[in-house]
Amino acid sequence: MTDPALIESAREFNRFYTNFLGLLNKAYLDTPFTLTDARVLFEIGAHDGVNAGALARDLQLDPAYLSRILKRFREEELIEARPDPADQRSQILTVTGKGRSQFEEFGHRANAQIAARFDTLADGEPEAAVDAMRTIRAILDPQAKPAAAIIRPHRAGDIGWIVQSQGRFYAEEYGWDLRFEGLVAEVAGKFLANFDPAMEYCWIAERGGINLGSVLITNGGDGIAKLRLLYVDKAARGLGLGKQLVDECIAFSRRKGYRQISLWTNDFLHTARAIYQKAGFRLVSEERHRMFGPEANGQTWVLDL
Amino acid sequence: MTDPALIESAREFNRFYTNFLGLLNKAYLDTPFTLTDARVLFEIGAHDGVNAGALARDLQLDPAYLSRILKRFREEELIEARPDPADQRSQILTVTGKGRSQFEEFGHRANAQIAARFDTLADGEPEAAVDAMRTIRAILDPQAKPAAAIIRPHRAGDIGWIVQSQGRFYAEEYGWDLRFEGLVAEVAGKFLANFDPAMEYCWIAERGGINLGSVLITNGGDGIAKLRLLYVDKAARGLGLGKQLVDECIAFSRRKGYRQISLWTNDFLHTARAIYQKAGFRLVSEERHRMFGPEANGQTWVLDL
DNA sequence: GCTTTTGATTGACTGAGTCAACTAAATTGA
DNA sequence: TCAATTTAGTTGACTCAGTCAATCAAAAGC
Repeated sequence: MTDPALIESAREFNRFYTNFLGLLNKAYLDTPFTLTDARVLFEIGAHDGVNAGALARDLQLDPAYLSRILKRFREEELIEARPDPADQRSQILTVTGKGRSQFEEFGHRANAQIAARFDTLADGEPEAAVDAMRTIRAILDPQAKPAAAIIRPHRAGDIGWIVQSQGRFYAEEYGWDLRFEGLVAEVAGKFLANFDPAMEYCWIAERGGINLGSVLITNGGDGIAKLRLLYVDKAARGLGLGKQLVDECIAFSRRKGYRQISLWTNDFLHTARAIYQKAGFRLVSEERHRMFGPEANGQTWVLDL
Repeated sequence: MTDPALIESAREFNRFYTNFLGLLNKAYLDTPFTLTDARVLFEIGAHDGVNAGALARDLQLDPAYLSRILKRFREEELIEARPDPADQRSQILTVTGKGRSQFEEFGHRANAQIAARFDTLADGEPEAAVDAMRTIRAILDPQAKPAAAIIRPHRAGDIGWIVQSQGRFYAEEYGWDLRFEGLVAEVAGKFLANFDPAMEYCWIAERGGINLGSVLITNGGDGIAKLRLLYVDKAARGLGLGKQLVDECIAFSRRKGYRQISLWTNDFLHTARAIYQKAGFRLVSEERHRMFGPEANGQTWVLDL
């Protein structure tokens, strides 16, 4: 559950931006086009060759309504439609020369409007605002998100992120108390304080600058590698990141000459358990505990390398 | 003249957010209210006692249209209108009990919608998005006033946040290596693991769900309170949060009967040093160290209570 | 080959939003 | 001071943006 204060802020912003966009969009009033018209023409101009279905989906428009708009645009010779050879029902929409100049006219108007607004701002403010806009879009627009997550070694702040995300996750999902976050912090802190790059490692899964997951291998002595703090953020579940992280651990441990990997987990973490099992780990012991409040089944798994 | 690339980005964002808001606002479809209705009711609910003119101006609505909406609301007994004694033409609008519960219903819906969207995001993304929203609003909305910062006890995730933000800050600003983050994690982890609510405390400065600063008091034994991990985020410097946090520590330590507060810091942290000095701390020892890479001057300060 | 699904269109409607004219109170100014 | 002007809000008359259901035709599924 997200912090209510965050949600309230988001709503405030939405109210503000609804007004703000309404103000901007008033500008279409002195053209024979509605905002919707402009959006449609813009979309066709920007993605030459779209079909009506995609347009309706992207702009959240009623197909019937869109159909009428397109018909009018065809009559006014702003666009041309030819049937898609691959699908005779569908049609490929392109702007005509006249349509393109109208499209560009919209562009100029919109540019001028924003430029006028930006010109009233202080030095650096436009840059800061646009930067923030890009941030929001990268987060909220699923299409703007770079598809690929990468796995990289840890750097400054990552260990803190691990503590924070695990602390939150176990508290929210399983009601574990703050002692758990404390344990994670201690484990992670010791890892950093005594970090031995020859035998230890931390992997962070990241997408577009946002951390999504983590795991670390610490030296348990006696040829045993300890796999710890495996975590995949809820936003990135199902992408196979957990498996990738565990695979990295196994490969690393083999390479470094460990003879066994050992890990401790809890039985309610089904996804994690499935990953361990599939990777060849076997359950060696199990004990009930109440270390962090609610009762849970702690499990130790090992993999012989 | 503003950079065209900035303007293009702003336009992209506006297009995206037009869609996004359109999507959110579809939700009003299964109520007998339109988006405009909801905005009007919201505005009256939020600013009890507005008059129609102000409403029309704020929401950019046609007075005629607004008049009809208000008439309907009066008929449905969602609002009440009584003439302004200072100006008999104007009328003061207030929500009735029924109106208020409808207003709250809108609030719940909007909250739930945003919460649902945020729940699909990665860890930290909602905070980042809201932070960016606030940035935009602060820049574009002349009448936006930043929410007040509050100071509260820690909860799940906060300790991780402390580790992360300090780890990042010292690495970026002073080139300290990861051993420092490790130390912070250990200190913070021990604090949680052995937390003694009677004699220890953690304060988090927060503004609208975003953490801005922290400090903690741990029991050093022998009647000495240890002030640790004082931090104020870049975005919140100059608001006096550092002083507030330290004041909390002093008041708490006095209340709990400590006879002295002791803290360790580094000489290059001028702002922090000024706060300690002003609060009455005195420098008792100083030593050169290279605990975290670059050479630095560690200092111990104490305050007798 | 039959049924179902999908892309697009048309008919029929409605109600959100607009524009102009109007009333009544407040303000202005010679 | 009182006629002229401005301001706050209302009403009449209208329109056109947007919706919903039905339909057609091509494609896909079984």
